[in-house]
Amino acid sequence: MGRRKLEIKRIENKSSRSVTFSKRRTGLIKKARHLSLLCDADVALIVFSAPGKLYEFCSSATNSMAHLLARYEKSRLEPQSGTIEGDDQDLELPLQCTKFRTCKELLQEVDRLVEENNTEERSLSDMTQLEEELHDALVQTRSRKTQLMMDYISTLQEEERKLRKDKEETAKQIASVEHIVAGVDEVGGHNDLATNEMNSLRRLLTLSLFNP
Amino acid sequence: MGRRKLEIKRIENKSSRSVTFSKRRTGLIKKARHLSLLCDADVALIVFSAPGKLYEFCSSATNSMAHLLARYEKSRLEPQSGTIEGDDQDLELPLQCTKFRTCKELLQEVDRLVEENNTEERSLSDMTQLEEELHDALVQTRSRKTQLMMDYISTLQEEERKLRKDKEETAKQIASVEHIVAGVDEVGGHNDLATNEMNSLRRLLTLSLFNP
DNA sequence: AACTATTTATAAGA
DNA sequence: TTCTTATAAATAGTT
Repeated sequence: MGRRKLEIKRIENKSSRSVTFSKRRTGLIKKARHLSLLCDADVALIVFSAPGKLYEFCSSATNSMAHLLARYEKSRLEPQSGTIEGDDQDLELPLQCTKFRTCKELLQEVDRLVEENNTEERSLSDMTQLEEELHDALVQTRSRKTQLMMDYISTLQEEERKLRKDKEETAKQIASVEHIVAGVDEVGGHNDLATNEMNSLRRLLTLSLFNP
Repeated sequence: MGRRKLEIKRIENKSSRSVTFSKRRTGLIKKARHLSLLCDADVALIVFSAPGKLYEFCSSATNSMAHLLARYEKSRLEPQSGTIEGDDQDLELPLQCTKFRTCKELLQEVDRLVEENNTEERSLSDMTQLEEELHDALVQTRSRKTQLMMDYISTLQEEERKLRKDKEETAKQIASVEHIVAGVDEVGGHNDLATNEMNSLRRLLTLSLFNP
């Protein structure tokens, strides 16, 4: 809505980008307010400019942003009725792997068709089909990659779990040792040197226990 | 912006209110997305309908709403304006995210063009451009997601490193304890009960050392 | 900051 | 609900 149609992609010119940010941010907040007023909805809007400056809107009173965010967290945990916008929708795709080379080939094929069939009728449907294949190939590749990374993350988490378990185990053993040392202390202690050493030992064990 | 000017106050007719909510919510999310794309901004939008249904938008990848909200909390606490870089500019572009829905829109646009411009000359180049945009959008989304997962993997690795270090530390402390116990053994040992306990203790410590 | 030609969003109607 | 259309609103480029 301006002098000419604007492609929705990053505005490269820094000055234009800044001006557009200012205008559209204002407009966005205005529309958020109108939505909440007209439709009795609760709206929270947070915007960080590229340099990191914060702008915010919240439909209710001053400190209600916190309330709304808390409500949001709660609502996320029990997703009975929540519709989620803009999330990835492709995770469920069959993870059949398509090589990235296929994408390159598809792109090349697209280029070839564009140049060769510039006037032919059927090129459009060809293009469409190729475009779909390209899309699928990309999505599948991404999904495959995601799967691999998820697997790796699982491995790391499992390893972490084991390490934590080991740590607990060690702590228990140290506790046992301390218990026995306490016993030794009661029945022994005739020898001054031994007593001194036992005290050192107790100190160390206590240290181990409380700085595991 | 419709057949007549609308006062900005609660729409009393329930049905109209619901329809307006649906339309304006869609529009608001679209504009939030456009702002983030055009101006490289981070945007979080949360909307609860009057009946309490949740709708949300976040400019970054899948689970980044949490990140953005955390950033918001942080930014509230230390309201130094976030402007840091006076320096130029576009070289470091950290994988600006394009939502998957953009791809959907692109696909729809492709469909529209295919149907509308079935005979027009310029449709082919339009198609090509759209196809490129689609490709870019997919690649960018994937890159962003990859980045987030890499970050998470780094975190996990760091945590693992710390745990391993702790483990070493504990092993060292146990070794010290064993050394002292050996000393106690030499000078002490007059009391049978104490000697027995010390043996148990040595066994336990050996166990701890070799099954850390 | 204003202006204004255009695009975009949407209120009401079908 | 979904689509259509007349109109209001937002805004891109200009001054």
